Amino acid sequence: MRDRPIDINRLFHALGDPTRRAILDRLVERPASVSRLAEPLGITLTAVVQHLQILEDARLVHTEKLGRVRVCRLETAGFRALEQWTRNHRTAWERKLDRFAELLSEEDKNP
Amino acid sequence: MRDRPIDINRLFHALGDPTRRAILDRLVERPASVSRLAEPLGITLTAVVQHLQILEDARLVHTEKLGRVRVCRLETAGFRALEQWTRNHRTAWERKLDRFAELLSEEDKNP
DNA sequence: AAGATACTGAAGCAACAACTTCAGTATTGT
DNA sequence: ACAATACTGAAGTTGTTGCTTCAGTATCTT
Repeated sequence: MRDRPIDINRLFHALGDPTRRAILDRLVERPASVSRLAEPLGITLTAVVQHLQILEDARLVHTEKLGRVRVCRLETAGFRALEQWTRNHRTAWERKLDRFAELLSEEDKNP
Repeated sequence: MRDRPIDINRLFHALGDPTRRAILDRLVERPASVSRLAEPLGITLTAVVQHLQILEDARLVHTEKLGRVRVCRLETAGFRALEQWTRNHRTAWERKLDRFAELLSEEDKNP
């Protein structure tokens, strides 16, 4: 379960929620416990844990239990997968843009 | 409504669905009508239109009605917004990675 | 003009998402 | 040992998604 390949659906889903992006922004600063993360969010601990599960699934966060505290840190795999996806699609997207530019300029010639 | 700034929530939400990503992949090849898009998807026209609405909201697709046909094309604004977001977060992410590398090597020194 | 085509709009429905509450279970501090 | 802390798990609620059906309305085509 730990090294499942990253599911792009889960990744986009994870990133689509503002609370989860807030958690990520928080973790960019430093690792934090669940309750510390919960503090500024105005939601219950339970809800935060649920968000964390989704972020872990997307490999954007890694957590580990130390004593009674669950320490949460950023994981890079998810973010790298996003960059990879974006890069892969960029080339196709660009090709298409070039093609349309062509079509357009041909239309200009033969209106 | 046309030039609303792009909402990152809508953007990620739009990209989080495989049917919608399939539509985008299709439109990278060439513009298409709603019914042409529907053909390989195995869902109703109505469902496709609903997906298109979400893609338009995210500025990933632009559609325009010509006669009785709605022609759908890729729009770049959404994709560019995604790249922008990724770029913006990359720097923060990198800073953090450096910091953790530091912390880690300090731990190595004082265990 | 009449039929075929290409959507459009409203309504409904099952599954899922983001919460909550409440009742635990470990760990830690005194 | 005992209380406080830091979660954990199950269950329930409310709203949103991704679909459907069905009944239109334009716009071709012949």
